[in-house]
Amino acid sequence: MIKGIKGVKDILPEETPRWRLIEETARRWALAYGFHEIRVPIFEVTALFARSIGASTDIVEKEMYTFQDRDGSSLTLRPEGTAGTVRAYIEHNRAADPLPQKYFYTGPMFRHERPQAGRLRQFHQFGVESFGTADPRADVEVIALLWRLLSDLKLPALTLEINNLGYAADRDAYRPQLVAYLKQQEEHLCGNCRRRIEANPLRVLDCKVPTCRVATDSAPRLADSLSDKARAHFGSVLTGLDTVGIPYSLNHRLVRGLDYYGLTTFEVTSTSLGAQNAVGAGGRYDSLVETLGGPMTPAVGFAVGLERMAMMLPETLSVSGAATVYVAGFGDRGSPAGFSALEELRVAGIRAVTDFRSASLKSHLRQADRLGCKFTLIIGDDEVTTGLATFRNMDTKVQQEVSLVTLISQVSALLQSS
RNA sequence: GUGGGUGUAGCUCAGUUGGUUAGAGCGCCGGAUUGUGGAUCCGGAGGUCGCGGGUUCGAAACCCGUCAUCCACCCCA
Repeated sequence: MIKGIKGVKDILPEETPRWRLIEETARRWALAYGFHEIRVPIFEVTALFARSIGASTDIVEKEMYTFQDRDGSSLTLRPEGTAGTVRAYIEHNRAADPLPQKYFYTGPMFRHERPQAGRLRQFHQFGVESFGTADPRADVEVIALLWRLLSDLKLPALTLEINNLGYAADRDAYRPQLVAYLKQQEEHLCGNCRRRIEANPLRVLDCKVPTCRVATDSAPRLADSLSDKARAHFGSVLTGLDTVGIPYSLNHRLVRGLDYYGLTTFEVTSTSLGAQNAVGAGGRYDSLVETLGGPMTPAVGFAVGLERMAMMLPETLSVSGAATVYVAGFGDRGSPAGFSALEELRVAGIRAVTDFRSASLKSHLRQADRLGCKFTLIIGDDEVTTGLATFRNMDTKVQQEVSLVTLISQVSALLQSS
């Protein structure tokens, strides 16, 4: 038997209603905040991701699905959505358009990781990107959108954490201080963090190993090395969040895994998720557009993991066949009459189903019951003779006759009045 | 890439220190009711015990390998 690829899951009909709820909620909120949908390819030239995400990040170093095109060029299945969106923004010269450039996207992403709870090789994200606005209110707007949509879905135990990464120059000034401190503490750090001292010292602050946390508790803080401009920006973001009533907690250890973030960075986690507890995250990336060859363009955005949101939604959310009419056509004459009535109902916009395998009224009713249909239209040979079909309410068992000639108007009326 | 858990019917799982023909619940099909669903009762179908090798008179069980899957590390949405 050919099986699906490791870490790549089917979303079966039982689960798609909750997915639709998530996607529709996200879309509705994004539109409410003035974002417009963009659809970009799921694969791009490899260099795009290497340059934007950062060559030394785990994603680029070991998690990308990269392959050769027939002409030998290197292509990659997108590991996240920002790079492609920025590429499209530059390629179509959207910067020349005076309107606010605020996009949202949704779709599959690909990372070659070991699967576990809440982590797949093909997973789905919804994300937004706001281009061209350096104003801290753009940060607030994006965070507010994220918080509103998660709250709307009533996802449990959410926390919004936020941090200020400052400008690149701020981090450059801070890094030697941190490295010097970490070298003193080296014996208390885990092997991973020892390696990170040179490669990516900021990440040591984000380590979950308890001894590392203790060792870095009194480390010099990035916050103390920030420029006035960076402080002012962050201060305005926090004030803005207070103004619109979004609860947050400061986390000076919060460091995002993608290289392009600067200034504001944030993450929403849930304690109901397991080890992979981030539902969504984002931040400001003012230099990315320029890095990728576009004009200087400030930008801020976030992405949420749809699988992780789906995990938090109650299982009870399921399909309802309540408004559906089951057509039970049986017998030599009833069967074709039922088939034609079925089509009539559908053409009239009434949701109608049947089971062509069922030949007796009994088995039809059983199927109607299983499908959760509230009504069954019974058409046997007798009904064809009299020209009157039987319309049965499955809950009350009340049956009434409807003329096959005026079927649609009568059924519509009965559905309306129920 | 590393570590641990689990692989038995469509699903969830039992299966005793290794012992005859591998079980249950749910689901499915049929009947009790030949034009009226759900409930109940009766009957039935459905298994290479993940795969390969080994130990043994005998393996679902023990050993080795392998694959799959889940969880965790790492990292991230």
